[in-house]
Amino acid sequence: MKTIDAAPILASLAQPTRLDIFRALVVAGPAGLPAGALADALGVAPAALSFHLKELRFAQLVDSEQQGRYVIYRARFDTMNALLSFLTENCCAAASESSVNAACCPPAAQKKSRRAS
Amino acid sequence: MKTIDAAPILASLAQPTRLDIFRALVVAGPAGLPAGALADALGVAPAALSFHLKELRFAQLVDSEQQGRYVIYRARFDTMNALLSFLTENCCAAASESSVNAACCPPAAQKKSRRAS
DNA sequence: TTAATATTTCAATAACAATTGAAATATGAA
DNA sequence: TTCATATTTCAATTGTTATTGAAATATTAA
Repeated sequence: MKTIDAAPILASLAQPTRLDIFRALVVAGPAGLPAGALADALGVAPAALSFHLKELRFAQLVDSEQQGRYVIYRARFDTMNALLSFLTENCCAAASESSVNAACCPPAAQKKSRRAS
Repeated sequence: MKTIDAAPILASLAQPTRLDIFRALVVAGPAGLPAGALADALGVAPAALSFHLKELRFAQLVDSEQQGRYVIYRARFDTMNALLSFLTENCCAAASESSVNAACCPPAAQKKSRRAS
């Protein structure tokens, strides 16, 4: 992933309602949630919800499937993982230098540090 | 961290120039970089750079220190780590359900999966 | 078919974000 | 002090994003 790909994904998460929507879908897992359930859970007007879901879909953070008269939305873990990888790409080496055992370091790179007390 | 805290941090990363600035500072590590070096490296006009650095500082993703006539900027790993933790909070359980060995899972939760070929 | 529910689209408005060039401020060097 | 370099601020402009209510579309139930 490159900056130019990551920026719109970040932008689509950078809005409180959308971030809540995405997180609710992450918690819902593979089963996903119908649009209406999200609207109820988050107290968002239908038109606004639809607008935000469209943004998230465009960013490939969610996908949707029509099921009867409901539209089921699901979080796209593949996209989120790619984004997280991008964000943590150069983080570990630098964090190590400043003696931070960073959450951004992949497991293999975790320093065998003095245990936190 | 909560949605309302994370959204402005994400917003400040959700702009290609700022994302590049932040990444350059991550790579630079604890030594940081003067504003001018960033301007040169990224080809950004001084006023624009200053605007973006201000946004990043407001989001607590960077801090700055005057050194002679230069202003040195540094990435704030603490903020980035808090953001990454927030983003991965509910990711692992859900990702596991969908048989994704997610980058978003903390080490302890990584599934003992069939090795990738 | 008609009515009810779920979701999306549309148009209008309001708020916000990014870029520009010029001017201001701050520091260090001559 | 005067000049040069580094950075920030300002005002104007432009473009983008979010919210609203109303209307349109799609599916199911009566």
